[in-house]
Amino acid sequence: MTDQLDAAFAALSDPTRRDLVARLAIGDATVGELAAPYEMTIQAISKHLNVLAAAGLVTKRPQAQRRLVHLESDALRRLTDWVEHYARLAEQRYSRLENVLASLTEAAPEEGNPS
Amino acid sequence: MTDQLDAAFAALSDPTRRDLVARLAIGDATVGELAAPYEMTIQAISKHLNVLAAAGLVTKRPQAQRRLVHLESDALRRLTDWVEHYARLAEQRYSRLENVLASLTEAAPEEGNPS
DNA sequence: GGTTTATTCAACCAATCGGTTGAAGAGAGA
DNA sequence: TCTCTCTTCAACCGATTGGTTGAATAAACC
Repeated sequence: MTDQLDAAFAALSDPTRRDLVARLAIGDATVGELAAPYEMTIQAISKHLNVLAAAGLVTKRPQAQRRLVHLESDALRRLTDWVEHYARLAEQRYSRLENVLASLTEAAPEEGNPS
Repeated sequence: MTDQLDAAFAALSDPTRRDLVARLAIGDATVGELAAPYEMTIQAISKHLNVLAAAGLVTKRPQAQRRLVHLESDALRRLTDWVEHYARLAEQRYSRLENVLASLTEAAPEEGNPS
C-alpha cells in the first residue's frame, strides 16, 4: 500500500476533502450531516471520507445506523512536522547565506582584512 | 487551473517529489544533479520538478544550459499554516471537551449540585 | 559551424481518481 | 416482520498521473 504520508498529502490535495477536514475541526459529524452542504451525491462524500480515513486523518465510530466521523489531529500534526522540518531547514540555510553575504559586504569596504 | 493549495498538497503526495524537496532543502541544484540518484529517466525527474514548480514549491533559474532549481520555503510555510490552523482548532476543541468532562466528574461525586 | 551537454517537448501507455447510478447491508421503529 | 433511514459496495466513465521513448531546443566548447 501507499505510505501514510503519501496518502495524507494526496487526501488534502482535494478541495472537497480539505473542506471536510475544516468542518470536522469544529466537531464530529455523521456522513449524512457532512454530505448535506454539497451538490454531489452522498456516495461521493462517503468515498472522500474513506480516502481521509485510509490516510489516517479521520476515524469513524458506529452510532446506530450512522457513522460518527472524527478528525484525528495527531495525523495532521505528523503532516506539519514533515513540512515544518524542511521549511525550517531551507530558511536556516537561507539566513546563514544572508549572514555570510552580509559579513562579506561589511568586511569588503574595510581596509586590508587578512587572507 | 487547480488552486495552489491543491497543487502543493498533490505535489507532496509523491515520495519522489518529497525526496526532491528534502534534497533541495540542503541547497539549490541543477536538474541533472537532482536526477542522478534515481533509477528513472531525467525526463521523469524534469516532470516532477515541473509539478513542484506549478505548485510554487520550487523555482528554476537558468544558468548557462543548466537550470538551477531552488526550494521556495514560503510555499512550504503556506502549507504548514493551513494544516496548523485546523490541527490547532481540533486540539483546542478536544482539550476544551476534556476540561468539561473533568469538571463534570469532579462535580458529580459532590453532594446535591442543582438542576 | 559542428559537436557535445543539459533540459524540455510530445506522444503514448497502464493505473488511479473523482464522480455517477443502482443495488445491497444493517440498525431502529411500526 | 416490514419498512424506513443511513451508509456502503460495485460497476462504470472520462480525466489525470507517473512513467516510458524519441525528437527538439539551446547554450558551450572545439
